[in-house]
Amino acid sequence: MSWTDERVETLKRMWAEGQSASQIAKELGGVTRNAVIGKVHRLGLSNRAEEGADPAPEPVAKPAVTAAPPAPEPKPAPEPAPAPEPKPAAAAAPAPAPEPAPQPASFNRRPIVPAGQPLPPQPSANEISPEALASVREVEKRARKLTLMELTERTCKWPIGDPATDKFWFCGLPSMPGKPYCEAHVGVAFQPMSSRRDRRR
DNA sequence: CCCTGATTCGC
DNA sequence: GCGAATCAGG
Repeated sequence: MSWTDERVETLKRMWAEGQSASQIAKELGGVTRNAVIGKVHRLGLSNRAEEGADPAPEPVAKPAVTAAPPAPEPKPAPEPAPAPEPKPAAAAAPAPAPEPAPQPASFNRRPIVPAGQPLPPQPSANEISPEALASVREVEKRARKLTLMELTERTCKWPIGDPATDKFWFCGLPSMPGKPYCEAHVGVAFQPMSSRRDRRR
């Protein structure tokens, strides 16, 4: 594989989006993350600082001519906040329901989270093999309790707890190859269509 | 162990 | 210019 304009373009775009070198490498295919990193450097876009500013890096001492150096260190807040969740691909992920966030000024905030099952897929009410449920309850006690940012392609992404509280994390146990969940959670996440012969409304 | 980017250096 | 090997870190 060679760095065609198109591939370089993809590289630039993804790098700008904050994607990791390995993710970019996978996307492009035929290259390793090392190749991507090497290219990134050769292209001179290794530092993610937005352009526009080229001023003094940090050389030598501060002139500080007159007197009273006003703002010591501005430190504007860089970080363009690159969406950490790039691939929405994930099959039928439970979608942790990010958060409504509305609720402008309705008196005291009380029942924001309706305690229903719009949040995690808590298998409770459904008809799932008892063994599977038991397995899940057991496994969740050993969950690694990872945060969203700590998830990788090989960690179980099953959400546990209430997103509206601090008691929320992701399973994080080793996921089944090619699946977003660990064995126990795959068991309750992927059900045959047949068994879902639902209650006709 | 998993992962990240940075650097080196023979090709 | 390229990227594997290596380094330094989380």
